[in-house]
Parts: sequence; structure tokens; C-alpha cells
Amino acid sequence: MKTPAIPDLRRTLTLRDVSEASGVSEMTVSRVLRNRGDVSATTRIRVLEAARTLGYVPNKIAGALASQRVNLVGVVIPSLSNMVFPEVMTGISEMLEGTGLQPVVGVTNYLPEREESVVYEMLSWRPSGLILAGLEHTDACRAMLAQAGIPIVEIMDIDGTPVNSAVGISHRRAGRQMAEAIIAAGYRRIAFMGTQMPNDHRAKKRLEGFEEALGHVGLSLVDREFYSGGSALLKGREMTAAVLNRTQDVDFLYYSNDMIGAGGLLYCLDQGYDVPGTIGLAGFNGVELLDGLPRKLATMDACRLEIGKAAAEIIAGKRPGGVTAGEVITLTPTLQPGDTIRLV
Amino acid sequence: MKTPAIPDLRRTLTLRDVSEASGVSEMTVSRVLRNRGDVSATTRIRVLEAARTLGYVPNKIAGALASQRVNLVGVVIPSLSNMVFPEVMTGISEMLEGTGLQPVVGVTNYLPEREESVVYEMLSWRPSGLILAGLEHTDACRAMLAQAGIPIVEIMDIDGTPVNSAVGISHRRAGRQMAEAIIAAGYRRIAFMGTQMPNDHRAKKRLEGFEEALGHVGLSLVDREFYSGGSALLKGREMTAAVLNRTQDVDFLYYSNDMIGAGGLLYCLDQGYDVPGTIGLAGFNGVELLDGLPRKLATMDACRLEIGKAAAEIIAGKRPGGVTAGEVITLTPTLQPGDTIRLV
DNA sequence: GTGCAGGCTGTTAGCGGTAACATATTCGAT
DNA sequence: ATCGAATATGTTACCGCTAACAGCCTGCAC
Repeated sequence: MKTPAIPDLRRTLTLRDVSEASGVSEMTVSRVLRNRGDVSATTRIRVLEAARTLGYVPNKIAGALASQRVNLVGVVIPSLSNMVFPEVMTGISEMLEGTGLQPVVGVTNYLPEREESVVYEMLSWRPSGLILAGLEHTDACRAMLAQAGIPIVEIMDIDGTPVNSAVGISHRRAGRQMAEAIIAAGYRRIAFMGTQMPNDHRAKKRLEGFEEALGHVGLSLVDREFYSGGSALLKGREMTAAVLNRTQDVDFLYYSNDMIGAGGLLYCLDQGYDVPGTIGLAGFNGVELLDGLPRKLATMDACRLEIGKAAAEIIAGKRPGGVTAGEVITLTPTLQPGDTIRLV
Repeated sequence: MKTPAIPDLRRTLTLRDVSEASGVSEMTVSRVLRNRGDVSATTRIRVLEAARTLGYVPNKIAGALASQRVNLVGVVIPSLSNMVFPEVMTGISEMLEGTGLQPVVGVTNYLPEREESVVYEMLSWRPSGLILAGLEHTDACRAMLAQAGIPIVEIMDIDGTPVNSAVGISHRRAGRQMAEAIIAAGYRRIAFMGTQMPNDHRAKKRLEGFEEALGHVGLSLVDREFYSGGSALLKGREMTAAVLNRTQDVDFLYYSNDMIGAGGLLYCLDQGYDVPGTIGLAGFNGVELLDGLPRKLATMDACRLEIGKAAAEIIAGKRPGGVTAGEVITLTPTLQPGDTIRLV
């Protein structure tokens, strides 16, 4: 059954090659390979056989140009190295499975100019849709998105005005809610630790919501500490040590993400603090890593998987209801008290 | 200076639109936008102005078809959710910066058939090169890669025969080396824990090398345990508990990755074991997460960043020496003894 | 036999750019 | 004034594929 190896002419194959090898027109080959239109069983088999033995791989560039359809969905996110976006990607991929659409990732490193150029690059491939993290973009970026004429979904955050559709949670509310739980548990001298990133708008909004809720009961943060780069777990330890050494009687540590929170937790346990008795801790994200810690860190789920799925659904036009323009889907994160916050 | 907003005719703009708006030929516009060839300063400014106010975004599909050049590099990896591949991606991105090339990621979830289809999909976009993890592929996949006529770089592993170029470490050797260190430190009753994935060839090779080295001194594993899915940290705890309860006098725990190793370490410390006195531990990968643990897990660096960089260099044709075909770059991981293995 | 629907295959004309070549235009040197 | 080289712009012919439409059979009702 083995056909003799085709001499490698180092010329990329085209439909014409398959067409000649199987004795039908290019159009028919195209139809066979796309399962479109009527083709007799005999022809189909002959064509497929020829394509297979030649090792033909269709040229989507040409196909996309001719058909004006591109089966790609751009996904623009700030980073891949924290655990949050990979899970969003998982949600997107799962939902896109079987739709013929394929995600293409672009990373911005939290830089607005970088985002602008990534978006430009993406749009120049004329994708079927674009998913991007956050609501904050440069003016030029917004303009491009608005002009693009494809579905645009901004994810993660809903505190702001989306270009078109949005799926996410209210980070301001999340911060507020966590603060309220902490206050209710009786903690009063609360410190905050987080990233130094001026462009992590969502972390900023959480902090704003948090401080706002503290303000409502006449409290304010007794200390705060920021970091950038490095191993988050280690930074969590270091910042926690710094805060606890610097400020008296701190009784709660609020972290902008679970990773540094986990570091802080390990530090507190090492140091023999009574957690959550004399000191409570909480993070944000609900990363599964926490399940393996000696004690479970209080956190708040960011609905990453659901966000990815919903965003993909909008792009794929699968949302029940049909109309997909300008939809804003608000998910509500649930507080997971874990073992690091006193029971009320 | 502000021009009135262009009425949105919901028709995507082409070179012709810019050409008409600026009163020059499409070709000249094309030249301006690509900075190619000589164009007078006046014309250039006029064209750029027109393009900007129209909000023109070039169509790379058409450009790529016409020029037969696609500035994309496919990167095919098994997963994004463990910490190893994101770092490889970082290396690739860094090195590609400024070359005009852009990485596009495809994820296979450790499934050979999935890899085959991802590779097919990638090749159908006619990228400038392809980077893929591992040396094990389906026959059809190998054939496609060999035919593609573009640089192919297989990364992470070098124990096998690459299609074209390869950059990685010898996992067999890594396993062997770790075993030798453990034996030298005087441990004798050694257990292994790892993933259940039949298609994680690199983990398998490490284990093979490990057992081989044990065999050389007449030892063999006293126990082994596998897992799949779930939180790696938690699984590490659970498996460790299972092994220690099941088997007497185990004095060393070798983990196939750092994450489960970290879980195991936390468990051992919780249980009050004397680490590394009565029991030693080691993982693999050198993830920076480990820096934040109470004690530093012994591990072996997988050279992720360097692998990414070298692979990107090959694709970009930047390797000193010039010829890039069939290069195999062997990196050597270094053993990081940490605090969980006795000093000899 | 005629006509006509339906299945199957082929032809034509682009999709929106760019390579390669052709054609101005400018300008200083001869 | 003439020429050549350099600069600046335009023209033509694709790139490889697909939409749309145009045949050509075959079989079957009438």
C-alpha cells in the first residue's frame, strides 16, 4: 500500500498539484478538502488519496483571502506567568472546541503601548473576534477596536465602559466584600500587600473597593507594601516580614493575589503566629495551588474559567438570545473563607 | 488638527481607500506603510496622515499571500498550566523581539493526535518556522514537518532523533545524575512519585535514567506512585502520605516535578520528619516558586529560558555560524541541592 | 423523444496586497 | 544642452484559493 516517496522538489504544494495528481479540477479538490458541495464518492476518495500521499497542506492564507473568512480569535492578555490567564485560556479553548475557531494569544506585559501594537497586529490578520483583558486601553486602541467590525469582548473586569461586550466581575465590589468580611470577623488593624504595577487596573480597583469599605466603618490601612518581579511566594514572605516588623499589632494581612498570600501564610506559620487567631490573611484569585498548603488561605474566586467560556461563547455567536452586541455579563465571585479568617 | 470622524461604512478599508484619500497609487501607500523603497517625505506624511485618520489597518493575509512571507513562528507545546512552558515562551518572545517575527502558540494537552492537528493547522498558515516540544510525534506529524520546508526546532529534549534541529537537555542523564547524587548522599530506600501521563516522554526518560543509575549500584525503587489531574501541590501531599504509610523506612522521595515535590516537602515538615536527615526529597524543573518554601527543595534546572532563546535564535537565523540546518544544542542542567538532600 | 431536476465538475473573476519592472522627474556633471 | 544616475511614482502580473455561476451528464416523468 506504500507509495514510493515523492522526490522532494522543495516547492510547496498547491491545489494544482493535488488536482493534477488526481485528474480533477482544482475546484473539485478544494471542495473535497473542505467537505463542501457535492462530490462523488469515487472522486472524493481519489482526491483524498492524492492529497495524503503528496502530503498536501492547504494554504489558509490564500483560503482566507479568497473566502474573506478567518477562523482565528485573538486573545490579548497581560501575562502568561501568573496562574490566572492560563485558566481563562482553558475556558476559551474548551468553548471554541468544535466551532472551527482557533484562539491566538498575544501578551502585553501590562504595557498599554504594547497592547496597542499587539491589537494592531492581531487585527491585521482579520480575526473573527477579539478577546482582551481589561477595559483600559489607549485611545488609539479603542478606536481600532471600535472600527474593526468584529465582535470585541473585554474580559475580567466590568468596572468601566466596554468597547462592545464585556464579561467579568466587579473588582471594586470584590475588594469591598472582602473588607466587609474581615471587619465582620473583628479584625481592625489591617495591612495591604500587592504588586507595584501601575497598569494592573484590576488589582487597583480591588484595593480601592477595599479601602472604601474600610472607610465606611472609620478604618484605614495601617500599612501597605508593594513589590515587583521575582518569585511571588518569596516576595510574599519578605513583604510580610517587613510589615510585621515595621508595624505594631497588625491583625490582618490582605494580599492582592494568592501567590504572595501563600508566601505570607507560610511565613506566619513558620514564625508561630496564631492564624487566624491573632492574625488573619486573605488573597485573591482562588488558585488551586492553595489546596496544598498547610492551611487554606481565604480568597475570592475570580471566575476565570467561566469568564473564558462566556467570552468565547459571545465570539462564537453561541449565547442564547442571539444578539451579541454590547452584552455585559457580570459574574459574581464567591468568598472562600478558608482557614485564615476567624469565624464570626 | 482634529479631522471629523469618518462615517462608519462598515466596509473594511483597503489600500485603495488610503490611496484615494491621499492621491497616490496603492503601491506608494504600500511602500510608505512598510518603509520600503524610496518615497518622498511629503508623500510619506500625506499617506501616513490619511491612513491614520481613516484608521486603516493593513491586511496581512493579503500581504503574506503576495509576498510569500509570513512573520509568524508556530510554537506547539503540551500545556500552559504548569510553570515550565510559560518560561520557555518568555525566552522565545524575548529573542524574537525586534526580528519582526511573532510567536503563535498551540497547545496539545499531551495528546499525539491533538499535536498532529495543531501542527497541521499551524503549517497551513505557512509560518516562518515551527518550534515544538519533544521528539516524539506521530508518523504523519513527522512527515508533515519534514516536508514543510521551514526551520523546525524540537525543544526540551535531546534523547532521540530530531526532524531537523533540536535544543534541550538529556532527561535520561538528568535522572541519572540526580540518582547518583542521592546515592552519594547515602540514601538507599528511594521512592518515586510522578504523573500518570503516558505521553510525558520527558518525565519517563528521567525516571528511566534514574532507575538505571540505581541499578548500577544494585538498588531499585522501594515504592512508586502516580497521579493525574488536580492540584499538584495537594497531590504531592497525598501521594507522599500514601507512600510513607505504605512502605517502611523510605529515606528518599524523588518527584517528577517541583510542584508535587513542594507538596511532599510541606507534608513532611508538617509531620515533623527530619528533612534531610531521615528523609530527603528532590524534584525537577527549578521553578522559582520553590524560593518561597520554608526549606528549599533539591531540584534540577531544566534550562527553560535558554531553551526558548536558543530555539528562537535558530528560527530567526541568528545562530552564530550561519548554517542552521540540523543543529542539535545540548544544554546541561545543574543540580541544585537545596536543603532537602544531605550534604556528603 | 423531450424536458427538466439534481448531482457532479469545470470556468472565471476576484480577495488585497506585493515583486518586478517600467516610467517619470530631478539634478548635477560634462 | 545632454546624459546618466538617483530618486520617486506608477503598472502589470501574479500569490493560492474560493464564490458564483456555468456547463454537462444521467435518469425519469410525461
